[in-house]
Amino acid sequence: MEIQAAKQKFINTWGSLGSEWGINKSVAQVHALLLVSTNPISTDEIMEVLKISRGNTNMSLRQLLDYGIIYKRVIAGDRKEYFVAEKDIWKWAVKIAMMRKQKEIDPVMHVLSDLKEATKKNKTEEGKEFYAMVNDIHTFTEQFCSLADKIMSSNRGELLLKLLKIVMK
Amino acid sequence: MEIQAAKQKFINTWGSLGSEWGINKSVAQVHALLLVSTNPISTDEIMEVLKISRGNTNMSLRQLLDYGIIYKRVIAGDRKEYFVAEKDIWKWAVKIAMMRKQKEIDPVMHVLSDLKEATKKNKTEEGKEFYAMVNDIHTFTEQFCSLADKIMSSNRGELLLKLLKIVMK
DNA sequence: CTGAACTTTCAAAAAATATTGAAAATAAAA
DNA sequence: TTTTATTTTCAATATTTTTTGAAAGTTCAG
Repeated sequence: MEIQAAKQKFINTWGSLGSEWGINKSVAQVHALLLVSTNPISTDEIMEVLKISRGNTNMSLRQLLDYGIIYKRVIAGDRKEYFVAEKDIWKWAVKIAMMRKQKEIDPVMHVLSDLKEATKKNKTEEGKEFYAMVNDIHTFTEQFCSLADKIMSSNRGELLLKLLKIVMK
Repeated sequence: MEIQAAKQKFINTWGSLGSEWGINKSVAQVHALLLVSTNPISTDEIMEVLKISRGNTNMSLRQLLDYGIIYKRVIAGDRKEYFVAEKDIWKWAVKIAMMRKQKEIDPVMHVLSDLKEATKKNKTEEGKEFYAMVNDIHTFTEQFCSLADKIMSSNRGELLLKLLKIVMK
């Protein structure tokens, strides 16, 4: 397989995976393209390679910049903006995970807290069951996120491998 | 807040969260409804409460049955089928995670292996960089899934809390 | 068997989401 | 300042995904 074909396959695979996990396909593809690019690339190059419009390219780049997983690069004597991807997978995986937790999980946790609070004093069988169920999800997710937070805020090589050793025993 | 309103809020919240993570809203809502239901419920009841069609209800139930996170219940002397949810969050969270890994992550891992294989011998600068990038994602995901597998195949109370204690130090 | 009760399927319609592209805005050069 | 290059916005359009509902299929009691 040629290197160009390999890159294209990577871009397509990444785009599909993104879609399945609620990440816009263009956003995932632009990210993939920057990951496989050796040099910083411009909006026009992205449009040409991925065959997407200027508007779409611009919005995708902005989202990736917001996530903090790609960077702008200024090239002397050139008015165009160029972009490069954060190549350390640990760094960007953590950023995406934290951002999604904050944006999508945290509000749900807040709702669950509210629902616990609102039904805490309900002493009917139904009320007690509901409280127990919500409490279960809330507590479980809290523990899970707590572990995830610790792992993510640690140094990649250290903690993840340490944990692996522990659970392998 | 009334218990009925609380249940409704839970159903809606669950539906939205599902959408953001690539799980169909109706599927998530049916799951939520079964989670908050004290008794087994029938297709007709689900249609009525969630205001969705018979076809949609049937497909959502089938998907949840496939995931193994809800069960059929036969009620003596009644031809209708009734359904109940697995109420142990640990059990169903693990099932969903494993199923999605298998369906969505594993095929991507396979592609990444192929891409590594296909570019392994490419000694150009570009080839080496691409190989390194793909290898990074592949190795990282492998380690991550390996840890996740171990946690998921363990007893909830034991391992998760044990890990939490370790990382809290 | 026959018919009633119930479930499943799937083509068509609706809804949600993503993408385009041209106009407006901005920034730099002349 | 004016011109030109580049970026940003957003209403309109296209695409994808979800949902509907009626017909076909199944099951089972009589």
